Amino acid sequence: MTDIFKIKELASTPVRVLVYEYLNEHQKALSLKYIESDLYDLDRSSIFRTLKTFVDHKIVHTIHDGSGSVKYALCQEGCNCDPSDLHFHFYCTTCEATYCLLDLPVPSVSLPTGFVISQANMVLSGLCNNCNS
Amino acid sequence: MTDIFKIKELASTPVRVLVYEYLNEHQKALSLKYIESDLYDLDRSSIFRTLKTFVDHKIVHTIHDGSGSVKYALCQEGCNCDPSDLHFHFYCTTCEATYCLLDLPVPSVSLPTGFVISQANMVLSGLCNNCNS
DNA sequence: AAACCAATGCAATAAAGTTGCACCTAACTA
DNA sequence: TAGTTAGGTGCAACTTTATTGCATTGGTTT
Ligand SMILES: [Mn+2]
Ligand SMILES: [Mn+2]
Ligand SMILES: [Zn+2]
Ligand SMILES: [Zn+2]
Repeated sequence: MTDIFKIKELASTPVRVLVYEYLNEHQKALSLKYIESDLYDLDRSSIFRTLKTFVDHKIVHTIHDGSGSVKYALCQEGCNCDPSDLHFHFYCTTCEATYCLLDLPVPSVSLPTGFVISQANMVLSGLCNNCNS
Repeated sequence: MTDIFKIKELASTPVRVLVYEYLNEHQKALSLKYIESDLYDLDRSSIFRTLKTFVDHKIVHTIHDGSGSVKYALCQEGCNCDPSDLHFHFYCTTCEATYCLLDLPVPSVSLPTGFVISQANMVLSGLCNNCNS
């Protein structure tokens, strides 16, 4: 199940397992605050450092959606967090959910001379299907 | 010069003129902190509220580049801040500058059913031409 | 068993963003 | 013109989010 830690060469610990499973169950991009409120018996800084470790090991990617807090979502298998591995996101301004639009890859753009890209943060926002009455 | 305020139906005030001219001179996306440090005789909250007013009146747009602080940049003439009016941005992780890539418009994407887009925040990051030695 | 090292929890702190309130100023009214 | 009003501004306090220092824990290695 969570042999993801073997693959990513990372020690399996209680907090890491819980945070990983939590993200895996939800399949959405979640904020630290949100995760913390559900995994209330874990400490905030432990979750924070766990997420940071996950980012370093390319287990999760971050999304800056303008909501004021960083969102975290599990990477797809084989993701290297290069722009070509990444995708658009959608932030709903009503329910504040952030979705990974896995079907929408980041397009390759031609940058001005001398610019070298290493990351991408693509966020569309508006109303999601649940909130669009 | 700054008849922009007439166009946007907004009172011309000392702080607004200074902030507008400052953004206009720099032609980059700047953070509140950065602006504040240069316009040091102005109060932070006055600049903050001015920027907020500018956003409301579509004089500036915001960029969430993952740097930890919101960046503000002047809109192009006729901009309505719809996704179709907006463009990609580039954040340099070395000099922390954020550029408006005016030549790169936001592509129109086909969203899942029920999703309605109203905003876009497209940020590529890496090294800019100055920092790419 | 002792030493070791990373992970964790707790508490403090930093950084960014935001707000309440008093004062000022410039436009409007009488 | 003098009085009134509304919005703009500055100051200070505060909220929220992110981050760090440090002591403790717990499993692994000698
Ligand atoms: Mn995603
Ligand atoms: Mn821009
Ligand atoms: Zn929604
Ligand atoms: Zn640079």
